[in-house]
Amino acid sequence: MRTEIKPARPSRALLRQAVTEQIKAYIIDNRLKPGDPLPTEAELCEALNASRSSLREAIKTLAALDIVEVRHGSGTFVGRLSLSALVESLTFRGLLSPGDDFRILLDLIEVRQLFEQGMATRIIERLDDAQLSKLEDLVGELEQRSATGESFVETDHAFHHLLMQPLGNQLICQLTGAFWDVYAIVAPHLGMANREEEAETVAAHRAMVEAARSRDVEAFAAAVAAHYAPVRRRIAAATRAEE
Amino acid sequence: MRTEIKPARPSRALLRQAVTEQIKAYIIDNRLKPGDPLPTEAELCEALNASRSSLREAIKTLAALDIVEVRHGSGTFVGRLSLSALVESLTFRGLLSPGDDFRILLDLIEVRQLFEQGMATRIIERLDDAQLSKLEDLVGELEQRSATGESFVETDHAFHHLLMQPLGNQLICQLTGAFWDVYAIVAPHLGMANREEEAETVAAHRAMVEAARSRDVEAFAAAVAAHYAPVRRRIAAATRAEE
DNA sequence: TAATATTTGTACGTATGTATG
DNA sequence: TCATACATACGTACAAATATT
Repeated sequence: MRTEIKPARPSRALLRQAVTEQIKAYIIDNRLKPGDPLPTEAELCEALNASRSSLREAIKTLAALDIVEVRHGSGTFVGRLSLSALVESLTFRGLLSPGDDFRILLDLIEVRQLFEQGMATRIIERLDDAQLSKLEDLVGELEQRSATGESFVETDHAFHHLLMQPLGNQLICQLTGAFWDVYAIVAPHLGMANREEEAETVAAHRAMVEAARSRDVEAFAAAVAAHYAPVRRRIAAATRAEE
Repeated sequence: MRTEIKPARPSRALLRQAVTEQIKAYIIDNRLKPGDPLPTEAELCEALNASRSSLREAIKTLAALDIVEVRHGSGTFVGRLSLSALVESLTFRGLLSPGDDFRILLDLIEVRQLFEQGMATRIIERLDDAQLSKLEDLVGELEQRSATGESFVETDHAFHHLLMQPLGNQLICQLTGAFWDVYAIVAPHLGMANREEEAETVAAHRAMVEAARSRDVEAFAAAVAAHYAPVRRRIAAATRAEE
């Protein structure tokens, strides 16, 4: 075997970093879409002139950003490009600083409320009858689940997602979804909502739909504020309880 | 001392996944803060009963989320918990779909405008004299740089950051910063702004500060709208030019 | 300033688990 | 059931960056 000296590699910039960029470039240059397969590890090692270790570490970095998705025994594929990384970051921050976690939760709620109130006009003018009906169905489901004591987390999520959908702003939709996920993970620290607050929240959902159907921006904004009022109270109470 | 746990190896569930969770738990349990050192790779391997490869892949995942930061030859530390992962995700999406990149840029601008307009009341009532003066200084710098043809990207960034600062909502501040970074990376595809648009933008900055000083919410909101108008026009033009 | 130890980065070989046909 | 392709995991060795003496 030849003892060829490997060409002085750009040790300047870390190899792993370079490999990461090259994989991203590969995806972009080949116009790949989420779900499309990438070359196998062996092939990528060969193509990028890197060892398995370096390549795999690069891939793990990209996987954390949901730029690629690795399926054991199957292969590596282009990821969904979701905001899962944002969820990870924010939840970790929430869990890290016990005391700031409520602060983070409040920040989150404020942004969600800002989205829904700031976009009130556009939401109302863009919701069509089919979407309004679907929203009403979801409110009905909320009421039923609330009555039977079932968890209505999923339904609540679906409601707000459908609300933002017609905006045509994918970033807002995905941020809303991400914030929701973070909230669902961090919120248990708040303690459960009582029946009264739950009823208040559900009623606010119905008020939002009714306001939307009658194209009443003022009423809609008021309903949104009422919707977030119980959560804000709980956060405030939890913050006080801590001090 | 350390409070790590030595679980029986979950060899059937992904080891790397378990290791990442354990490292996160280590940081949380020990109340570590950004910049604090973590045990060396060797020590972590020992403590978590994992090979160095697996451990490193786990660390790379956490590094991508800015939960840890690795310094060659020095050690591993708790990361800054920034939203750098969000920036990575969004910029990649922008670069991936040439055609949707303008759409993403527009989404971004909409959210930024939504933040500044939706928070107008709070921004205005919370800005104190010192901050207003600093904002005026920044506007002056913008005007000067615009006149001499220098890049005022940094100054622009500083202006908007200072504007959102007094809100007390860290999430909004960091999202604003992240969006700004994404914009700076993707925007070059739009082509440079001409002198006229630049002047328009700078003038809008001054109008924002003046409105804030006279506590005029309506005028402030109008100035914000005027501020984003040139960018919106450029995005619209670029979108049309593509079709 | 220089030598040395510590720590992370890269490479490679081997064995094993997992999905697919 | 079997075979193949692929990712996962481990261990060792050495290179490169940094810290320490």
